Amino acid sequence: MTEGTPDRPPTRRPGGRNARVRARILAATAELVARDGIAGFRYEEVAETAGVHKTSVYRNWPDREDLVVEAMLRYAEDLASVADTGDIHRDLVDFLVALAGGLATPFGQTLEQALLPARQSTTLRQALGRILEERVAAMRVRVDAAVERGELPPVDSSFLGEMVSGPVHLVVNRGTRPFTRADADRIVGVVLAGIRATAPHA
Amino acid sequence: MTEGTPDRPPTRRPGGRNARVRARILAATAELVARDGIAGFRYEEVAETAGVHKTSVYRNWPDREDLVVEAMLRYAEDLASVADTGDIHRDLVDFLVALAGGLATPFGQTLEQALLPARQSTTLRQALGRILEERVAAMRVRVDAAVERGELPPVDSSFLGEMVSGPVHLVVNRGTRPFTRADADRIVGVVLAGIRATAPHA
DNA sequence: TCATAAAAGCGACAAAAAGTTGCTTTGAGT
DNA sequence: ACTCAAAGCAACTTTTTGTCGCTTTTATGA
Repeated sequence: MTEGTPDRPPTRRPGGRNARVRARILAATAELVARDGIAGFRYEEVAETAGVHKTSVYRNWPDREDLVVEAMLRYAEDLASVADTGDIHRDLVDFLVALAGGLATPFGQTLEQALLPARQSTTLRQALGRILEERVAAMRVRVDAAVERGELPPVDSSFLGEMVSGPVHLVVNRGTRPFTRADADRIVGVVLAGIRATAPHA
Repeated sequence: MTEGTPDRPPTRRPGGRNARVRARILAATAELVARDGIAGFRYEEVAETAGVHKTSVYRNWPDREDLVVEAMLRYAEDLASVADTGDIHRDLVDFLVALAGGLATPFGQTLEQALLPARQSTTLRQALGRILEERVAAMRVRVDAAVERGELPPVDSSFLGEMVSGPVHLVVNRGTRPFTRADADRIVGVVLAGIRATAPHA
């Protein structure tokens, strides 16, 4: 046997066309998962929407979940981060408005579609966890800072996060009425007042 | 033409076997939709789970959505209604605990699975609306009564409902930690305190 | 600029699931 | 006990999924 070929790994080609094709596929995937769900979207329709051949989708992502995960991570970057005004009420309202806006986009809908299936899939769960955590972290910093400067009593910032964003998800997902800045303001007002009122009066 | 046969509609047979078959199919549907979603569950697996032949499913419900809707409505009856203790805090905590429990069942999961698709389907949207409304109505009565007897300031009871149940959905759907009575107590405490604090001080 | 080969396009598949149809069998209601 | 609505059954078509071998394009490195 002529052991001449040292079977080096094929040189990747991440540039140019490949990148273009992959980007188009991921965009199409986000769009279709948003509409039809993880179990519901069809590879062939992804290919058509992306203007790409079916085999290009299958060969890049033989696994359905991997495709969805990568599409989610790709667009997670676009998360609108809100400014730090130094006023926690204002910051939270901005955060909720941005959240509501984000949930309405294909990317946000894809996240929602991934939520329930994540119970059964480790990869989905991890990806989702990473994205949400990142999103929450920025707000956690602001809350802790507000506590630091005495604007709020000591508070579990993840609890506060759940309290304000829970109702947003509910309203947006139900989709029967638009979520306005007034809604956000009312929610934040009640939660902050409630936290101040129930704090241990040192 | 011998117009002898007045083509009367076939006499229905809602009793006995038919009822049994339909019940089994609806139960299997709820179970599988809970796991795999509306787009994901398979007719054949429904049939197997129900111990029934495939055609019995197709002929009873040629339409996928109709099947899901009927399964939802069937089990909506089992909604645990909570007692009226006359103490709004207690009532709300009980409500949230029952809600969290209900969301964990196959029926609750089916509702969640139907939430996003409801955007695109009128039938789903109507069924879902009817079920949720019913659930909220009982609590609305208690809230209004609490306002009436001065336990709470005048408050939009559907807003209050969103405030307390929003976080519950969030925690249960994320599924990373169990939802306890302590969680419910904390949520209701903050929301009620916040509402009292932000009320127009007459 | 040119040669190489990675990766896309293409069409033809096989396999699985979805959905349909005609007939036979069962059993609820009269 | 008879009847016929509805379930069981099997064979079928259609649609969707996923794979394969080959040709064409084109990014990359010499």
